[in-house]
Amino acid sequence: MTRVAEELGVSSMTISNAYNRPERVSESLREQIFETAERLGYAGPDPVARSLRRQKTNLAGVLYSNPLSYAFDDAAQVLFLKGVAAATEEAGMGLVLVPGSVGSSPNARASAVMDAAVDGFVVYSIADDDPLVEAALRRRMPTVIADQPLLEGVPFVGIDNESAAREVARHLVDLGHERFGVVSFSIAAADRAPGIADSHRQRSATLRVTRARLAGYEGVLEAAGLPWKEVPVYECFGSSKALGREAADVLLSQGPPPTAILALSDQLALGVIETAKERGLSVPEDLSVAGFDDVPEAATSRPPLTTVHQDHTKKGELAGRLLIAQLREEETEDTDLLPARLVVRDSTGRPPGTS
Amino acid sequence: MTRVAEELGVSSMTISNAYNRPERVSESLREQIFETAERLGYAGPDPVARSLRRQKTNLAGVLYSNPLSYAFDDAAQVLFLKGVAAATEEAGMGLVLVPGSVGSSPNARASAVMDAAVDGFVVYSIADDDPLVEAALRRRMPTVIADQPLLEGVPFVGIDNESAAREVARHLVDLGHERFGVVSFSIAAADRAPGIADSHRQRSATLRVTRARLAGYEGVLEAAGLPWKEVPVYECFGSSKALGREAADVLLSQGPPPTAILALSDQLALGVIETAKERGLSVPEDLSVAGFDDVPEAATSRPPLTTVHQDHTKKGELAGRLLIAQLREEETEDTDLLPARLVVRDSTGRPPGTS
DNA sequence: ACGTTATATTTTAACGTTAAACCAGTGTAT
DNA sequence: ATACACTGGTTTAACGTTAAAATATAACGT
Repeated sequence: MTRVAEELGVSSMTISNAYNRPERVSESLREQIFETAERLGYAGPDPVARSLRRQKTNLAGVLYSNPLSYAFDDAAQVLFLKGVAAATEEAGMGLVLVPGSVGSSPNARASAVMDAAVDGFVVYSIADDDPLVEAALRRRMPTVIADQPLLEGVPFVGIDNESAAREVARHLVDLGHERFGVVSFSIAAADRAPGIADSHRQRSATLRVTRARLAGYEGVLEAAGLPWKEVPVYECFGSSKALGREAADVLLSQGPPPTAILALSDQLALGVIETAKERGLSVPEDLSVAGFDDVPEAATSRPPLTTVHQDHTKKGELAGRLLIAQLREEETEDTDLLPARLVVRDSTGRPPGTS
Repeated sequence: MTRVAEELGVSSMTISNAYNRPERVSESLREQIFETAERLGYAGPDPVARSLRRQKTNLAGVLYSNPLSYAFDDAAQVLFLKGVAAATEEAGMGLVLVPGSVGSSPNARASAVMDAAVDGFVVYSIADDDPLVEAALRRRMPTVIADQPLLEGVPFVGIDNESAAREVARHLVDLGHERFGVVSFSIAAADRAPGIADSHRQRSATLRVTRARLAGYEGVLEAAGLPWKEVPVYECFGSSKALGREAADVLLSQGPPPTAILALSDQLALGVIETAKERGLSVPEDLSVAGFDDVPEAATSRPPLTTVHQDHTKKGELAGRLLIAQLREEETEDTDLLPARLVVRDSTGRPPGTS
């Protein structure tokens, strides 16, 4: 910019005005400025310098716990991101995907957060004790949390996981099932191998969503006289079909195998179904399977999956809007619970042996 | 930062060092600094100021032609993004999704590009004459283009669309088809209603990918003695099942209906199949349908879709890597053609009436 | 005691903008 | 003639950092 100003013998403020408030610069001078800029290769005000001066970047940051690229594997996460993007775009803001981790240390992950040049954060589904969240809050920037963790004073968007889980469990209990198995995603940090999680492990859960869903199942089963401590809970570290298959392999090999499997995500449930089929079990005749999330594939899988519907895109959009409202210093609700409802499809039925 | 420095009676440079080169500051002072910072609510060096000073943001920008949120609708685009994310994350960079347009004017879109605080751009599938591209290049930043446009001197990643299209067309010609229909996505800017695109429209194509695929079909059909000008090409403005259904409605209502429909994307093809089924046509017995892209759903749809496979994630990753290489001022190839190959599944077969 | 090296910190200057306040010249109404 | 408002600029200062070079202080070897 200085070069352009000098070339034309005007102050740099005039250049700035030519770009930012054209009406304050005479038409002819403005044209000269643009022309000279073009000639000198000046592409207009530098966004970084502008951000420094204006103290805002026009960028919203999204924080995931996993490596960025994993986020694109799960339809639920992509839909969430789509919602956030819709909201920020509407407000003319860009979206920054903060590099979660390169398999990197908690420290490195936190420092990626400290280094993000953004006006605020949307935190998506992160463990209670993850340093990412602490780092975001330390920056004292407007922040919205989706799904987890639930923190005092930080705006929150999510669903009532416990009651949704209760609905699913009740559905299966009502069908007459008595032998259950559960396929869970992470209960806490992956400091052990995947496998059956005992009650100690369950009690030390740091992922609120997992905790709530398991609690929902537990409540209903116990109320039906089915002791929770006898229900095997297989913990996977992630949410994919492949992991669901591993889990099913273990659960279906146990003593008297379960007649119903509750999965904490659709991806896991779909994996379970695949394995069941391979073992010659038909779903739902021999085994009922229920998921969670209602990703698009749940409706078209074979059989279509009984699951809990939630509107991931809307959740993202709401999170985005809440963030933007904060940036505009508008008053906002602190907690926004979105509806979730059981969707019964064909992957659940009466247990074998009942008519 | 200044406050922390004054509080401790040291220079601000020392604060900077405490964070950036801890070994240059005595242990005791460093601890005091962190403690005072905590107390005063200083969260560490401001990323914007640092970017200004260091003249780099550690951020890569991705440019889409459509509103950001659309990008999440098409699996192919999501996979591409995933690839870019994997590459940038590996290099410790964040990813900025530049707000494409709020249904906004070309000008507004270009200015979003001028305002993006990034170190370089990945341009994804944009029309030859779109001002976005020009804006990106005007910034004289490292840039990589994926799919389109193909510009002299700008690193490029994509596939050989024309020859891939030829393979699909040849497959169907070999099966014996003689009456074709084509479902295309945008040929040029959406300045008209969707519908059959005459040869004039086709010649004025500003989207290179569309142009190449159509040219591929044309070459093979003409060579087989089937005059291209008699082949109806239905132009949709976008790529979704819904649009594919509209197109199929028109094409299947025409004089003698086609026995084979070539779609420029899997989404469009899947839509065509849905409509065909609804009309009581079975695929491939009554109608053959081929797509393009090989999104995951193509393998599980009913019937599974004959299509052209390309590795979208790899394409994104390569684009990301090329950008990073440029940022590091390494030498790079200018054009990277990825392989693409015909995948024959069950949506194509011999035309009706042949055994 | 004296130059030498190492360590810890400071000084200087620049990165590129722009908000806010100010100023000179030209009407315009009173 | 005099205050008053426009128009089209300019000046000043600050946004928060850090590379590079300079300086002070302590420790060391001979």
